[in-house]
Amino acid sequence: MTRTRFAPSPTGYIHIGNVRSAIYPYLIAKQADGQFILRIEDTDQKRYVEGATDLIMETLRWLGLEWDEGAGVGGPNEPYYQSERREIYHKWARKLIEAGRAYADPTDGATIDEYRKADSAAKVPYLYRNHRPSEAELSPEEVLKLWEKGAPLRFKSEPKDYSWHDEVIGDLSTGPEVLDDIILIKKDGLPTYNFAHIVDDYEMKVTHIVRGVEYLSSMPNYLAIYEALGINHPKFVSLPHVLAPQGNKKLSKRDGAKSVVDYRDEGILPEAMLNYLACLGWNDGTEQEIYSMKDLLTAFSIERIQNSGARFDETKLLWTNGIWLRKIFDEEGVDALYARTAGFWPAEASSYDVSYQKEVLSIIYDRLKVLSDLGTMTGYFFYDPEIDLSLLFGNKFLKKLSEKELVDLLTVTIERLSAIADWTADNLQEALNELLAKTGKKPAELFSLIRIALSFAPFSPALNLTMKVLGRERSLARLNAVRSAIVNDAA
RNA sequence: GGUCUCGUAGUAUAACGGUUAGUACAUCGGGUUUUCAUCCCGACAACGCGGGUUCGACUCCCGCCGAGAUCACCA
Repeated sequence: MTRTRFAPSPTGYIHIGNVRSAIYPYLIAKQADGQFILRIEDTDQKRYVEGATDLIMETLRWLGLEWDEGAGVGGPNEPYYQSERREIYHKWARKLIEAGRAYADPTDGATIDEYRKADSAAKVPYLYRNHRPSEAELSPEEVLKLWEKGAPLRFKSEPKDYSWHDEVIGDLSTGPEVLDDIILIKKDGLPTYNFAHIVDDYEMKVTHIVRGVEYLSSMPNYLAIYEALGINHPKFVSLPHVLAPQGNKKLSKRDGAKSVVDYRDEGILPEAMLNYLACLGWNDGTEQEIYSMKDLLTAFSIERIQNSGARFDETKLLWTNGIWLRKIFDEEGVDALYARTAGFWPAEASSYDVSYQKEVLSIIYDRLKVLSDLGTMTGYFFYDPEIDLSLLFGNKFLKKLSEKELVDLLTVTIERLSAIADWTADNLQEALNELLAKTGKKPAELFSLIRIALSFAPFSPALNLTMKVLGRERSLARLNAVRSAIVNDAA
């Protein structure tokens, strides 16, 4: 049975750089019909951020990464918050003490700093093992006693070679110089990540540890602990970093990495986010670019995860989002896309009914890159735009026409459009074609004039559709208003 | 500095000893009766360097260079 986990620290939001370590384990578990677990690693009380866990859960759910066990949903391995699992870690720690592989260390922080400085000055690699205190030789009973007094517990390392396999990076090995006496249980009684995750993954029967490559250098120490505990380790899946757009550093909050939910609030669809992120550093060998969750569940494979870092490219995310926007409209219809648009319309849209909003959406949707574009692109459908003649006169097609010509063009246009009995898109197009023939103007001239007069927006959908949706009364009123404005301007 | 990892166009990637080194985004140009977008067509653009192995290397080996990660009572 395949079991994977996402194990974040509740220190803030999930950003673009680390959400892949939730997506990939989810896919690994689900494509094998296994379980995906959410475990909260809150052993560092200093870094704990109120509300972070809720935000993490909200983000996962938004992306469609539902977990089978864990925080918020419970399960057979409760609790799923490490801060509540203290006794479990202590139980395993005692095993280590009894085996003579852990010792309580009364050395104070200042002394440790001195060791570090001295080694640095002597240009010797710092290893705590080289400064191991005499207490490390105490009997298990005495270690237990000292530990109960409040000293942190350290692993008693043994220098030796390690080699192991990483499902992404391949075969790896290191020499004895990287093993050290790392802290297992802190002075506050809570475990360090280094110890806690090993215990938890074992107890929760996790089969694949999916995490960033930054843990690679700690691997020998983890392997030593697995060995001392006498337990088998899961498979290791190390994910290369997501790099910031600039430079070669990994994407981090410090460099302004945005939260996943920020993108949601800007109008990125979860499908697009999942699609883009899944394909950042992974591909199935085909030339497919668009993957749904369903597609990913069949196409994904650990072996094809890239082993070099991948740069985050917001432009391609936007492109992916545009594809999904159109895909949802084309395949599922306007209702499906409309359901995603709540909160993105201009404020004035609220006084119009849903069917009108859907009409607007139907003619504008293929111009959207993000849903928040609705706010800037659809305003003139909900309120009369401010008449700005400089925009009209300054248009590259209209600037060669005199004001009189513009007025005359608007006059014949209004006349012809007024004569339309049935205000349909087809009849409107027919009228526009006739006007073109009658006035002898180029489409660029006549249509630019009408378009600007109707919208005063930098762009709009096809004219006949725009007028159809705006309706006869408003379309004609706006054309009249602009004609009057030009007449007044000329006077 | 020690240890470890990575290295195909601006970006993401394909190739698993033999191709004019493919695709997508971006950029530039063109087309579809106006704009913007969609759609279509086209262009530009890459194997970090040097040795080997081989009839033949992006692919295998070695060295170098470059980039990154990590050396916490953080995860």
